[in-house]
Amino acid sequence: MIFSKRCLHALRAVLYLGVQPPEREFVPIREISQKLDIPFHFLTKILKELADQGFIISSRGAAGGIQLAKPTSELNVKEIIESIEGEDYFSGCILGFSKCDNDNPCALHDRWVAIKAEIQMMLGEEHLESLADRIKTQGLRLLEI
Amino acid sequence: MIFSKRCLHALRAVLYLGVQPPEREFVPIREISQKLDIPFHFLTKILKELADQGFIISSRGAAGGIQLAKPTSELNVKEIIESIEGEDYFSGCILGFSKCDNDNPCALHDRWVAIKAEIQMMLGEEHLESLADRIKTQGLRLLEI
DNA sequence: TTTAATTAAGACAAAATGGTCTGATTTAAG
DNA sequence: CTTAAATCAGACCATTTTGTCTTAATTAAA
Ligand code: FES
Ligand code: FES
Repeated sequence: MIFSKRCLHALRAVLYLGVQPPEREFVPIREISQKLDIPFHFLTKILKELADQGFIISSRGAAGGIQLAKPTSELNVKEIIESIEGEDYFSGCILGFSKCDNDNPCALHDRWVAIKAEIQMMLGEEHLESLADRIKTQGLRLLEI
Repeated sequence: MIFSKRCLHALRAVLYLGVQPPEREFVPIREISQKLDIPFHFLTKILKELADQGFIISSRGAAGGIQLAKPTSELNVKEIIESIEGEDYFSGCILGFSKCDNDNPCALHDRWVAIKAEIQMMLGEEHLESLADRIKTQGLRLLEI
C-alpha cells in the first residue's frame, strides 16, 4: 500500500467533512469514526495533527467537533498527504537510496522521476472541492476500507 | 517510501548479481551483504524467498552462494517486486479501499488507474539486463541505502 | 576424512506502526 | 452551578516489520 493507515484515515476524514452540507459547523469526531469505521482515539490523534497543521479547526466541549479550516477549494490533497507522511514523501528514490539525485541517479531514476512528476501533478491539482463534488454528484464511495 | 525494506534489499541484491562478470558462478550472500550494507541474516531470508520463487539458485557449502536463475534479459523487475510485496501490490486503491474497482470507484480512481498503468508498464518493461547495463556503462549507484 | 565455508531453519529481539484506555480539560446549555 | 458532550494528553498494548543470534545441514577441497 502506498499510504499509511494514518494518512488514509486522515484523507477519508477530511473527505467526510468535505461532503457535509455547508451549513454544518463542527462535526464530532465520534460521528466520523462511526461512519467511516475508524478507531475513535486513533482518529482523534490523527486529526489533532491536521489541526496543528492548520487544515482543520477543532472545538472542545458540547457542540464541539472539527471543521475544515478553509474552503474545500483551498485544501490540497498533496499537502494533506505530505503533512502526515512527511514533506519529502513524494521526492524519494524508488530503489530506496537516501536521496533521489540527478547527479547520482539509480538505475530507474529517469523513468521514476517522470512518473513521480505525474503523481505530484495529479495530487497537486486535486483539491477537496473536486473530490467532494465527485463523491456527492456521482455517489462515489467513502465507506469501507 | 513505496517499497518495503525487504523488497529494496531484494532488488539491490539481484542488481548486484546482474552486474557481476558473466563468468562468475555462485556469489556468497556474505559478500552481497557487506558490499551493499544489508544485514546478512535478513538478506539470507529474503533471498531464500527469491530462490523459492525461482528467481535465483542457491548452493550450500564451500564455494556456494547464489546465482541468477535465468539470463538477466528474462528477469523482470515487476515480477521480482510482486514476488516480495504480493501479487496485487500494483492493483490497489489509492485511498486504501479493499479493491480498486471500476464499478465502485473512489474519488481519485480515474486519475490513479492511469498512473498505476504507467507504473506497471514501466516496471513491466524493465528487465535486470537494462538496469545492470546502465549501472555498468554509466556507473549508476548501487551502494548506500 | 577432516576442515572450512557456505546456505537453511527457526527462535528471539528491537523498532515502527497501529490501536486502546483512562482521565483531564473545555464548553454549551439546562 | 451543574451536567453532559466533546477534544486533549499521555500511558499503555498489539501487530507488523525489521533485524540478530545460534545451530544444523551441506559441500568443496586440503
Ligand atoms: S535516484 Fe533512484 S529514483 Fe532518482
Ligand atoms: S477505487 Fe480507489 S483508486 Fe480505484
